[in-house]
Amino acid sequence: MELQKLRYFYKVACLEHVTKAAEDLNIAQPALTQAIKSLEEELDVPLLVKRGRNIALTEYGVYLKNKLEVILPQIDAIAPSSPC
Amino acid sequence: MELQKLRYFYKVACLEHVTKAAEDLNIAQPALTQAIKSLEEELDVPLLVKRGRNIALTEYGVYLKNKLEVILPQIDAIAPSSPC
DNA sequence: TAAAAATACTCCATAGGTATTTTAT
DNA sequence: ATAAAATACCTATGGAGTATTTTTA
Repeated sequence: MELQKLRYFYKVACLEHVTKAAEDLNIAQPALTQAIKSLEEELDVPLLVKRGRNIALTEYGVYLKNKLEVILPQIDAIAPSSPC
Repeated sequence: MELQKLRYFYKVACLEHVTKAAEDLNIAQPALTQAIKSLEEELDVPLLVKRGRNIALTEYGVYLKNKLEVILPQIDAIAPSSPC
């Protein structure tokens, strides 16, 4: 389970929209779809479901999003203070 | 900055011994040396210094180890509960 | 001289891209 | 008819291995 995939998922979860998330992340949409799929396989649990043309979060997807809301900022705070 | 490298560093930091850490992690010693080096480049700060035949942590290495002590268990707790 | 880490390569897995197809409004 | 996601395929980067060379107690 790698950080980048967790960050990717978090962005998708916030926007509930794969294409917009991909734009924000500056990657192609299929790359993002694949990354989420691979995370779902790693965790062995679905994170997204199609709802209409867009996507929605599964129950575990919501849980993971909430966890990441706490964890990701802690990780971002790890880096040595950047130059002024 | 990827999780695996942070976990690798954490193991090295705990043991203060690259070869033993590599054994614990079931990877080859040069692979671990490279991973740490690449993390140091990403963070743009040294984490390890040679001390005698072994290694020791830099000031930032100690700081990072302490941060990871808190963060890594939170990440491990993310995974959906495993079957009994 | 022996134990540990660093360097030099080689290889392969996968992250990411483009093109296209499927799904649903 | 159009917007979004999924699938198919290809490529290149870097993670990991083996072999070897420093380093130092």
